[in-house]
Amino acid sequence: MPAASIRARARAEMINEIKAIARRHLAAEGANLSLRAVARDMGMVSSAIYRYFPSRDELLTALIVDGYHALGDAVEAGDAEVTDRADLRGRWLAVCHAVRRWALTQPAEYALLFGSPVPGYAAPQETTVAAARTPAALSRILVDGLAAGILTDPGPAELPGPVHADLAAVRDHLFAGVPEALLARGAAGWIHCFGAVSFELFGQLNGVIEAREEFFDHQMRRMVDLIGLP
Amino acid sequence: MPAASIRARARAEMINEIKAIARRHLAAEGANLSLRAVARDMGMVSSAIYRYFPSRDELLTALIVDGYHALGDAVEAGDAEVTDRADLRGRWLAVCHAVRRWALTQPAEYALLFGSPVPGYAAPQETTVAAARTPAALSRILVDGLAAGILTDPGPAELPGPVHADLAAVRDHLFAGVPEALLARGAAGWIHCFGAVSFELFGQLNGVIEAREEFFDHQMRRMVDLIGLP
DNA sequence: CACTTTCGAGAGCAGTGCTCTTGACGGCGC
DNA sequence: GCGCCGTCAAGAGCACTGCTCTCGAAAGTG
Repeated sequence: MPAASIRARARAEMINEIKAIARRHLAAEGANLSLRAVARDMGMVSSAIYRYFPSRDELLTALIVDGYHALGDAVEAGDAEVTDRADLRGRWLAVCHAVRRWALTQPAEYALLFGSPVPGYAAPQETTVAAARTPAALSRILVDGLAAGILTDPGPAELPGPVHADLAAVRDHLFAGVPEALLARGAAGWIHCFGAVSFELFGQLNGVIEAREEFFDHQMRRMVDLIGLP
Repeated sequence: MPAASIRARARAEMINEIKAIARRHLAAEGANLSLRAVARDMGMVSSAIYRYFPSRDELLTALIVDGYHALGDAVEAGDAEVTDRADLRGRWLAVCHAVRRWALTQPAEYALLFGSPVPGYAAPQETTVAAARTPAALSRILVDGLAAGILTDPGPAELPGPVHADLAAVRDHLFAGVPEALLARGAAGWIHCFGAVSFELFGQLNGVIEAREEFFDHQMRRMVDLIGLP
């Protein structure tokens, strides 16, 4: 038993070191991650990496899942810092800013998660549960608001039928307790947050907006108004 | 003179053919465009491409500029289809849907323009004027609304100082005639349009929303409310 | 006709992901 | 305690990439 676990432990450390170096390369060079360069940095030959990851895509998947969890951690930490749990507005803004801060410190990883998909690469199912953590954190704010009586269901009147059906289907196993119409508003907020961060990170704001943080904050504040957070 | 122009014409046709084949490859394989593959498809040797484009990046730049113009054309055509020029809401929605439609038919080109930046590649200055065409089309709707007295300046009160300054600086040479506060609202609309299209195209909606067009339309409609288009 | 410019072909460099084979080391059962 | 066997790193090799350089042929210019 201890013998096997010694091997298993060495293997796990190897995998972590590979991922760590790969993340460094990702940050330095962007999405076209080179297995050979990672191997060089580890003092190994490229083929040795294949003992630990069956392909470059599997390495990417591991990095993506890690990335979603890192973002989820950052987002949940940002939310938790707001001591007044009834301050829905403050919590929402805290989450948005946490997303942006994380994206700015890990631009390559953010691009890996939310940027153009890698051509030959299809994200496997296992990434979706990790990907849902941030939207889940946002929906928790809405749930708390409903439970505390601060928010009320806007009613399905403002939703087109098919959208209502989609949201109803997804609500039960991802965002339990949020009425569809409110969920649609939340989606708008999440989309706007993602859009603003991507705009900034992907260079669309270059030469236009210099006060990035103030601009982002203003955009998010206008959005919480639209969502209806008091 | 005709001799020189024969050569020049042949050269221009060569360049166009290279770009056309490159676009086909882009659509098929995604962002990692291979010069050698393009050369193969043209029945040439890879080094011959360098007679027409000094590097792969220059080819990418040409494709990007072309892409921005194609999107600009689609957007302007979408706007022009709305016969009632005073129907600001209808025009705004038409432009947003034109962006989405173009993105869905040219996903790889959209990703090239608005997705994660290509690692070693920095977009040269010349791309920005082409890139400004779509925001410019949106701002024209606001300008028309102001001129017709349908819209009024919401006033700078809702804008933080630094953002106001940035928008004032950029307004004069890009979006002449739009007050800063209205410009910020327009930016929100553009960001939301971009965010929603990217969300859909980059796979973040997979398994969540199936009624894509209705969802997009609903998102944009909520946004025109926020902008204040009647 | 002679001269110059333009162009395509080919070889070559340094790099890539990935496969397969080879040899060594270490933990396990007998 | 010894042999076995699984795990691992190394190396060669395949097909590919962007890019440079040289060379010969063709085309346009005086």
